[in-house]
Amino acid sequence: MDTLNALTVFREYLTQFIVFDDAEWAVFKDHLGFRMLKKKKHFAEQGAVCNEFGFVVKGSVRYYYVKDGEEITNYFSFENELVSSYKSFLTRQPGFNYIQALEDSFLITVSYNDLQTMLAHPMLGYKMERFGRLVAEYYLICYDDRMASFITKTPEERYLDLLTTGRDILQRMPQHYIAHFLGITPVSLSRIRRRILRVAK
Amino acid sequence: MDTLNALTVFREYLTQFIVFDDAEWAVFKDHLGFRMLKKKKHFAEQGAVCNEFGFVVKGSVRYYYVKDGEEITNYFSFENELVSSYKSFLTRQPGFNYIQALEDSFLITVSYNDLQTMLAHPMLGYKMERFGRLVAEYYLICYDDRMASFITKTPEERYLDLLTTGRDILQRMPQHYIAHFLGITPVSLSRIRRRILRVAK
DNA sequence: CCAAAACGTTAACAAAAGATAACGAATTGG
DNA sequence: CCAATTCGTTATCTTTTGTTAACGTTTTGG
Repeated sequence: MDTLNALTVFREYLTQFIVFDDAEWAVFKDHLGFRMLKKKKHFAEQGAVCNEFGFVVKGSVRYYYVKDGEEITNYFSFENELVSSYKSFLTRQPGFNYIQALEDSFLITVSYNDLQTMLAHPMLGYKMERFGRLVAEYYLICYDDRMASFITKTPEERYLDLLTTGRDILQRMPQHYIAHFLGITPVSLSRIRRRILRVAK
Repeated sequence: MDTLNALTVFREYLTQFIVFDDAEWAVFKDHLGFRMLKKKKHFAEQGAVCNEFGFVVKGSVRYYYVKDGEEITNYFSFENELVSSYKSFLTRQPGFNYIQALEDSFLITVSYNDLQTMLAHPMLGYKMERFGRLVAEYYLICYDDRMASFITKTPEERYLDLLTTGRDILQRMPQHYIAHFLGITPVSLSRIRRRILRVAK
């Protein structure tokens, strides 16, 4: 996909938060970057400050921590979703997690500095603040739902939920990543799948 | 505490996000409400749209779900913290959780309508958008940390973390609420505490 | 002040999950 | 294309957690 199409897709995505008129878009557009991310390459790394947020035009990424030398995947982003090590990006402190492309991916990026410039821009400032608020609120709600599922549901229930709402994750992610995403080990997920199959028959 | 003092405390709290000059504050102030919440009374209820967010001047609240007839506490707010059923407040849809005062509490409140009025206010709009963004970002980071602890840590590790960072929760909340907050049952937390005591000796 | 309810601990047992290892199947990366 | 790695499942064993119930203590609310 060429950058022109990518921009069109991104602008369309943004309308759920904010609608830029052509003059505003012209300015906004100039602050965007494009980034090809080869499979297994990192968008963010532990110990480094994350200087960009991205929009996934094509491909997918996983977020993971390393604990006791082991990788623990805790999230994914696919096409038409944003991606960033949010805490690091927002606080300007080194992040704790990695973000890695799982396929050759293409992203539109906004650097922290460009974002600040736009937030302070006479023409764009108000809308950018609003955009930032609405995006943050959107993700706040996502986190809220996910926390609720950890507090009120068993791993098996979370997996059953995923069966109805997580098509992308189920179809495009290996099972051991999904296991950690659900808060359990791959072996345990394998057993849960068998339990469910037995009941289903 | 009288409302005048409460306003001073709230204004001071807000400075971590936004600083209002006196003219702005005069307008902002007019959109605030005050609410005494007797112990065990609810600030938000399952099935009802949450029409306000609050600032806890005095007291404390717990957030809980009801699952299979059982109450599952998943969060707390204390003095100098905000409180709301955020998803319901932001989406205008009925909420899934209850918020209940655990002591006689005093809150400053902002209704959804007043917030919208201020967001559209010529003088206040920009700062209010910014305020909203920064608050949402702040809570996003809180959720991010909490999710990470559920994905990467055991219940025992989460309890040990709480021992160093959760003074208010440990000292002011009954143990069975804390257990659910950690994602386990009260019986299990009791065992974890015993394990830790045995090791400590 | 007192009866009722709520709370924290412990025990006993069942269920689930973690750790480790083994195995074939699938994927991968030259 | 093939050797090496990764992946998903299964088995075994251990640890942890859930469930239920009992108990004494504390708190609560008339």
